Amino acid sequence: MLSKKTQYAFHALTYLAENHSKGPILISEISQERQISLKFLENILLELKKSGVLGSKKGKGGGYYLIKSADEIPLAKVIRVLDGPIALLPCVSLNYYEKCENCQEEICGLNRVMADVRDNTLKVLENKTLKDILRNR
Amino acid sequence: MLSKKTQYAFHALTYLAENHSKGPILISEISQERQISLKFLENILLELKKSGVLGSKKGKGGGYYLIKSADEIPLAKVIRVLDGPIALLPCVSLNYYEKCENCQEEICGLNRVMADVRDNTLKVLENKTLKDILRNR
DNA sequence: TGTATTCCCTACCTATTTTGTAGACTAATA
DNA sequence: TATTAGTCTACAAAATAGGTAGGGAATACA
Repeated sequence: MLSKKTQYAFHALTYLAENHSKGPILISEISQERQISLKFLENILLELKKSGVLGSKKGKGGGYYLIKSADEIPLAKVIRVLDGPIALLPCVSLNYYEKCENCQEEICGLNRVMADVRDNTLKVLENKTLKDILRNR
Repeated sequence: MLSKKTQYAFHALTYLAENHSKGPILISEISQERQISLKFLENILLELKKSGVLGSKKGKGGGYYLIKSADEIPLAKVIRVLDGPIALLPCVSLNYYEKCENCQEEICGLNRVMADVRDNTLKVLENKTLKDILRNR
């Protein structure tokens, strides 16, 4: 399941996309409009900024804004930033690979199937973007 | 990611499948052969029994055994028993549906995409069975 | 009938992760 | 230089994961 963090991230990002024309948006505005704890949201937006999804501006007239257009941000990107691996096993993760304990990959039949699951999941999450989850359509 | 519980479950189940001809298998034997904490494994096998995947027999000559053949146990079944929902959001779960907080389903664009992810994930997990992850092939 | 065997059940414990909070600090702007 | 608004560090409560302890109940067999 997606963590609250990731769910909040999507709510915040869609808000930013829908109000893109207004320029930088305050954290506090997003917090109020989308009912997300202010301080928690701060962390989330900061992580999204550090990973290149958002830009920010300090001081009066500042706020957060999308760096790319909504259809250039795959859902997989957001999930990886906030939740980490998308695969069901560390040993088949593309971006967060780790060796499984207690399981020799050559004879463990689980990894082949889980790589299959991963590919089918990513087929959706890599191709669907922020634009696909916007409200006003 | 799959929990240790579910991963252990798969290791135990494949062991049971591979030694099916020997009749009921002791928890302690599985624990040793697959390197899983004995008491933790007890819980896991018990859950699998209660959900109809395994049968058991008490007393001398007892142990656990598969009720159905390996190709009749979809991986999705095992995951649901031990990890719960497979979907990424409660509001698109087939077996564990719950309303999302802070999100009106009619206008939240996330659920449609996540239902799509769910379907693609299940396409694999419902059709692949224990048999597909056995070691001796 | 009694005893060893083996799963069943309840309760508990510890570490980690998730979720959220507090407050000081830095940068930009007017 | 005062105000605004993001940045950073640290902390803390709550939930979950992972694992442990010990007795109870059913079965087999002598």
